[in-house]
Amino acid sequence: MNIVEISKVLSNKTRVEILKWLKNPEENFPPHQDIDHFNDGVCVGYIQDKTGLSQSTISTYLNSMQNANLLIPTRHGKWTYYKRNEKVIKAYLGRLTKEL
Amino acid sequence: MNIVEISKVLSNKTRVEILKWLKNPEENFPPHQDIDHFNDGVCVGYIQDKTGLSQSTISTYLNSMQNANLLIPTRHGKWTYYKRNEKVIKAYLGRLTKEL
DNA sequence: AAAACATATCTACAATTCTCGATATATAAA
DNA sequence: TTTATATATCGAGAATTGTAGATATGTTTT
Repeated sequence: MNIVEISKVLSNKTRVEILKWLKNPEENFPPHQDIDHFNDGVCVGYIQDKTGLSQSTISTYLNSMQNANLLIPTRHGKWTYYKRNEKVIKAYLGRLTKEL
Repeated sequence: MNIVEISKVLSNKTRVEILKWLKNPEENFPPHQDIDHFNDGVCVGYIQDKTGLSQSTISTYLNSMQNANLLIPTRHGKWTYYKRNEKVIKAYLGRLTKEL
């Protein structure tokens, strides 16, 4: 858990929004056709549609968030689903609150 | 209080350390000769010495932290003292904890 | 096996940040 | 009122980030 690396992720509006959206996938994304739940999160395409940015940009963003351990990817067939890593998010908030 | 702007400040190790040092000026800095307390914080020179970075770089850092409302400057003669803006820091942590 | 599709990676350029030395400004000291 | 000191601002080059299109990879369907 790296405070500076996670803060870098949070220093971009779109990435902060992605994190927020993923708190309530049912409210923020259409239902998946192949999987009828959001247990593993949301596929890249839905996130991309919602941001309006290019596919490669979103993929890069999600990758950086995964590198900071904020997101957990799961592959289902040709889709990759991303969900929040609540443990790390909580740890980050805890350390910030304690140390800052 | 702008989450993205404050996160930008926190996305740099030196700036995070400055914020932490300013929690306990007595422990982290030598006593001031002209003012025998830290009510208004710490002067730029002491902060610069501690970081080892150039004067202009530190001045720029402090300015960006002030712009994000994380620090409050006070001029005493030819010195500028900077102290933490606890209100904003608390508000930031509160919003992050609630929204993230 | 070929075509179609979702995502990841590569390449590149624009924008921003990092960092410094030089210079300007404000204040205090001589 | 000249000089010294502390800090701020300017200008610039290096490094990093933002963002996109093109291409590669992996998976499913035909």
